[in-house]
Amino acid sequence: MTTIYDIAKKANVSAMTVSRVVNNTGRISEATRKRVKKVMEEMNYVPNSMARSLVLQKTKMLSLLITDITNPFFTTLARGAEDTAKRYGYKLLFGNSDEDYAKEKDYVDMILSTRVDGVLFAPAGDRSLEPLQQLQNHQIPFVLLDREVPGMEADMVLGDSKEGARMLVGHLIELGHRRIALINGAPDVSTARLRSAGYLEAHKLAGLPVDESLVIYANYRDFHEDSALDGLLRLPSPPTAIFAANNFLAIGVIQALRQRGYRVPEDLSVVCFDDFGPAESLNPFLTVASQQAYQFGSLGMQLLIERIDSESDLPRRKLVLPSELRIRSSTAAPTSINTKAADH
Amino acid sequence: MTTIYDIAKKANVSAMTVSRVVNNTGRISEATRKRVKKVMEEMNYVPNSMARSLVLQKTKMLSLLITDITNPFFTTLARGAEDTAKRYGYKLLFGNSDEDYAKEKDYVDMILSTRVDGVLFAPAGDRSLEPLQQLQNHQIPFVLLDREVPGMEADMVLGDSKEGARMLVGHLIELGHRRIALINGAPDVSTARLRSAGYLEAHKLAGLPVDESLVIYANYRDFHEDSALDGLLRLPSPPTAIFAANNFLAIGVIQALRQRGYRVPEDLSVVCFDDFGPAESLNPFLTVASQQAYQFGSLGMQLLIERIDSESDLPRRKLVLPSELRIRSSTAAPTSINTKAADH
DNA sequence: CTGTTAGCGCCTTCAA
DNA sequence: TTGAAGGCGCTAACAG
Repeated sequence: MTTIYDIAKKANVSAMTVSRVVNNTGRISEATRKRVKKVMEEMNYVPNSMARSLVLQKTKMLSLLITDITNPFFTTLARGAEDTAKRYGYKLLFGNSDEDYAKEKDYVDMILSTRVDGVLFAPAGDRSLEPLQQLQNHQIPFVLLDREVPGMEADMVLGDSKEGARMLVGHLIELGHRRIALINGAPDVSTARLRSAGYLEAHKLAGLPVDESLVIYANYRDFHEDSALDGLLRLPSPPTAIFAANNFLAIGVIQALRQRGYRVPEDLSVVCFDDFGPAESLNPFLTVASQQAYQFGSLGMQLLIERIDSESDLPRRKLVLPSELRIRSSTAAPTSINTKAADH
Repeated sequence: MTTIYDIAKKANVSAMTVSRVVNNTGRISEATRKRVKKVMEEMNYVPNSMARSLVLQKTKMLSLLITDITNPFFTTLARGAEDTAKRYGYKLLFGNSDEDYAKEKDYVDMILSTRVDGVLFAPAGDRSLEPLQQLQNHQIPFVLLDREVPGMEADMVLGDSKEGARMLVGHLIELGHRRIALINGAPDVSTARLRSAGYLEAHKLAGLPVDESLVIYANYRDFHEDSALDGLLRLPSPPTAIFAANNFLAIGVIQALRQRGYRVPEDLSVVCFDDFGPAESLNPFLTVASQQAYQFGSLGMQLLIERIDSESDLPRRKLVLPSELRIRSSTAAPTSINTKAADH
């Protein structure tokens, strides 16, 4: 690899002059600038960003950690983050924790040793506190995405999970549903708790009682709680609708329902958080609370870069993005059969 | 940030000894090793990978460049690449060219300045030759994914586009279709040319003539060729089926068809390459040639790492992965109306 | 406008 | 088993 010294020798200048040409700093005569540039081209020079980072003490690299790279919510978010990072001249190092604390920890170690300038961090859950504290210890600025972590004060971009949940469940109640199950994410994830709160709120507003036996905790990545679902369906008064806490849970639940011979929405209505990406636009089916995924990424990135660039310490900022109810065909009024079942 | 010197001072040893402890090299007495380790913990030491890379002349980082981060084909591929990279102790720097040569070039500049050890490269198309040659000039090993680039000899992992296309079109012909349109990717992308070849082959095998006016060239990212589509539909003998060269084109085409009042498959059948991710599994609709996206990533990564690790120069390797015909409900026999239209 | 010196954090080489 | 010197490629600070 050619270095500034190689260029310097061939152009009959000092390395420092080459460095100045590369970075457009200081004053340089047009003549030498041209000469140096020409040699750089000839020798195909590319600056070594490692060496530069070492002396500048900054890398111009940022990290984005998401919890599921196959989920359209996060890929859309990633694109928002990437577009914004690029606009500010930052490179982006992606990482994927798979909702797994161990992988998340590995990733944080990597971040630390790479000395990135900042991190966009979608935490796996409450136990992400420790890796986040590590980032803090090492003075690496970060912004939380999508999920809060109790005990951690930081900039963050969240969705309004409670209100979104309230809308979804409110919609089901308006349709006439009275027995609504909740298939939630893990309870150590803030969005799961808030969606639960919204679920309760909707019941309260409608003056309906809540039956705790209608709530199942699962995992945002996929649905494996078949036996719990069977339990729900065998209840004396089974649910006529299901609120799945995210898109992938909804898919899993619907597949499980169909295996058991239930139709959606004829036998049960299903709603969930988050869209499904371009594929869904073909045959829009699920009634969802749609979140502005791209904005999560681009706004989060802006907060992060602002914090990195600001000399003084900014106050902590917390953005909450609303979601939007999109009524499609996975919801309907409960059928007489269902209502009868519910009357048991 | 604490350095090996900070540790050294506190542990009463030289920096060199600390370095040896960190890397588990050389012989060190158990006593000092323990002492040093303890101080490292206390001070929360994390090695600076920039500094290390600078002297070792390798970064243990690889790059993955894909052309569309929102396309499930590529996110699945990315996960395969990531899993394998991690298994071998490499970090992965993602990049997204959006099928855009300019962005791709920027990305290659970034790769060069970051001095990554190797690149998994899904080229935007034939004009990617130049950035690839740059990588070659700088002796950075790479593996091509999904697409060939004429004039570039390299390791690669491809899908069998021709045979996949032949299967899809063969399926349409078996159903009775005789007028089959092809909405292809851009002609400077190798897969588009091969899918075109498979389309021709299927016709030839069935003894059917090919009508060039039934072929439209578009862009893999999305479908904007509405007027060209209108042209097809107004033909005296319009197509009764459409082969879209990838998943996103199929989505665009079907939406355009529906806007015009056509139903799929009643009025026109549609087939395409690639699946749609988990969302599609709910209401499987499109008949596709499904590619093993994860394998593209994981096998490509293996080839890359093998090449990086091998002292001698390996022969060039080219893997071609088969695709699988998945018949779903976007295809049906042509209706009498259509056949009548075709009889004009 | 240009050059010299020193050092970012680490590891290789050689010496003790 | 341990340490000292030097250098990876670059730039800040100072000098001319």
